[in-house]
Amino acid sequence: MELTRLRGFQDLIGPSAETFTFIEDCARRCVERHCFREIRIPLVERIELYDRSTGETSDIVQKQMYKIERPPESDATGAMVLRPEGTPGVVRAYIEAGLDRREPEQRFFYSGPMLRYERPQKGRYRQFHQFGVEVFGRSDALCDAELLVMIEEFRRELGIRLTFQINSIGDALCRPGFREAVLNFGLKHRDELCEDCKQRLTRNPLRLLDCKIDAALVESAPRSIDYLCPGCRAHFDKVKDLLGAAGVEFVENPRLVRGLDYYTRTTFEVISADVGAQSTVIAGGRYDGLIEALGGAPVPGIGFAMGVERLALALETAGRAPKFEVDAAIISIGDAAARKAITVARAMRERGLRVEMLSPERRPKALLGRAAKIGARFAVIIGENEIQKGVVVLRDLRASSQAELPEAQVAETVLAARAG
RNA sequence: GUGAGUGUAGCUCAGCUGGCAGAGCACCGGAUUGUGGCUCCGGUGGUCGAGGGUUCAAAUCCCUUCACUCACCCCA
Repeated sequence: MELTRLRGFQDLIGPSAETFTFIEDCARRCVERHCFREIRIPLVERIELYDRSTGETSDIVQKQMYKIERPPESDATGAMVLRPEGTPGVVRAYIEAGLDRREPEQRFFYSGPMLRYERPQKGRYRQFHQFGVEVFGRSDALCDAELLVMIEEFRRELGIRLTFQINSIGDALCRPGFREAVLNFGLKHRDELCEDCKQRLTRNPLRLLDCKIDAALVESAPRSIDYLCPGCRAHFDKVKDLLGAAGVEFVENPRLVRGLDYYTRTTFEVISADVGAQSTVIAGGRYDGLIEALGGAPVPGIGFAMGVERLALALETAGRAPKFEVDAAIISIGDAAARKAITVARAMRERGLRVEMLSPERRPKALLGRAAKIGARFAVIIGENEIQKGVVVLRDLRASSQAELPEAQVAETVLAARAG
């Protein structure tokens, strides 16, 4: 086959698409209980948006963005890119709508595809999907804690095991000092560092802290919590206290630093053991300077994003992926039976049942095989005999028993069986 | 960008130091004229990823290339 899908892109067919939708629906119900409002924003933005938010030193901006060739007659100015993450676009829309000045306190959720050019592997694709939330105009620790509580509610509803890691990386006041300390530590131990870490030293020294190779050395590296200013420390302590009050289990990870420039104070990652090396399924944190950096008012913010593909993997390995239940398959034998079948099916569907009409061109034997294969609980069989008697045959495919019923009772009987 | 592994039927894979391309599952049909799952019998289905080389002979050995997978980097 020549016209295959592009590398790093995937087709979701049947069960995998349904698992996706299940996760999105679950997340939507959850955030709506927390009064988040939906926001839909473009897939394409100006390239500068990410330079100024995600960070020019980040891999995302340096090498992972899909740039769009713009038709010469286009009135757009400057380069355009397919969005590699959601937060900058949401912040841009928030500022552009004037909300930062009119009604700064807002909470939004979004859902959709993101695109990054990188080598695919388990749990990582070039087009992947994030469900994310952003809260603007709240700087209190209760807000931070409640986001994590919300994630815990979501986790519980999905029925999977996840672990929460949290940290504070300080703010504009204290982070520079911490960064400097890590840099000095790195320079001091330069000869012991792996090649990647030597690169990190110049690009983004904080990254050194989550290096896997130099893990032993990193044990003795400076810890962000020791450099927090009083304000940041009090904030972090409150977040932890509130999580305790809510009964959310978490581990404090002093080496947790996020890859994107805009994070301040609280950062967190939610990890699954079931999704391969890319084990972070949800991640986020506070970004108090971001809105101002993008030209808005000085409004604080915090948010997180979930990787839907990774959650789907976790759901599948946990055996929690949704099953597609078929209530009944309808088998008709002959033209008169087909006329009856169509009304029976319709009546059943009106009661909310999932009903698949089977082809009258195949033999009843093959159709019962088909009914079993699609996982139907019941088969409704209609032929000449049944029409004569004014009934239909309702066959329970699990119990292998059947009964003749008046057409009007079929839907009710199936509903009763489903409930019981 | 770096490293490793894998490409043979729709799917999962076997195929030894070169010698007629196979199994299981799935699908279709039959045993059973209107009754599935189990069993038995039969059938459809292949450019052995692609190109080149060595050889009387290549799925097998050599070279090139492409694709996929996993890992690193980075990230959801």
